[in-house]
Amino acid sequence: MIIKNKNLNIIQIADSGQCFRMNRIDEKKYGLVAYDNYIELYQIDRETVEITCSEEEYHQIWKEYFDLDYDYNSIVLHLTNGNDAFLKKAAEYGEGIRILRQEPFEILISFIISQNKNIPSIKCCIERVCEKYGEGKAGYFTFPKPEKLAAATKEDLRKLKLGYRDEYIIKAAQAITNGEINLANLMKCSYEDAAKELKNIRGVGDKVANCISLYGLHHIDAFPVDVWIAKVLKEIYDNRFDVDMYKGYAGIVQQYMFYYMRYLKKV
DNA sequence: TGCCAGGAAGCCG
DNA sequence: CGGCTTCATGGC
Repeated sequence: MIIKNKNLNIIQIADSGQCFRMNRIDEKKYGLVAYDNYIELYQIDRETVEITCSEEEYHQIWKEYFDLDYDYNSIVLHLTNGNDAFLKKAAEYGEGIRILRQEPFEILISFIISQNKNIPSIKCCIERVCEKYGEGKAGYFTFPKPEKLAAATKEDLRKLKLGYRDEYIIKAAQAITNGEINLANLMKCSYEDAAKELKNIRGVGDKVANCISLYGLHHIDAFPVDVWIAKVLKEIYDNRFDVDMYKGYAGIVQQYMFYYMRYLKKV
């Protein structure tokens, strides 16, 4: 299955810190587990990606997962033609990034795990959780269902090296299974209301609530501020960045910032 | 060894 | 409210 899109670069997406189960196979080839399925993605050229799935599965799952009906090009153009020099370069550099529509529960748990960890370490923890509580398929494990994690004990999770986050995970999963939190409903309301509700979960503060809103509930207005974005806001904007200028797509702007700043600091 | 990582909670003033 | 500490773990 071949996809043509000017703003779909799986290498950039895999390295954008929003998904933790998209892993490099070789330079232009990635494996991805999501929605109980496994696919491989190959970046053929700048605007062409090959996915190892049927056309039917593509329309059923992956077209929506990669948010391919949304026009990222107009946002990139708007930023590259704008008068913000940093965003101009950031959007240019990360033009192939998209905000994925990932499974809300997976994102809830993943970003609880993410706190005070680096990305490789987060991936490692999530993989261990999947191996222990997910369903074993041909060569991979699915992300566990809420019931599985809700029934886990703190001692079991301790063995997975999640640190103090173990009880956060169990309680979050229980909040889902007992209906205290309804992620589908939070997808329909405003991002402010969703974030506020999510912060009632122990271990979910402002940053993680924004990440869940953005990556799990697809509230693209959400603007998570982690250590990297904080660096951008301080070093580039002297803490005077006006997020309201980007209403309706601030989360996408945030993603370009994150990806570009990490690149600048790496090299 | 000390410091940092897509932080949050508890406590203090 | 803003600032400080602690939390568990791995990598450099």
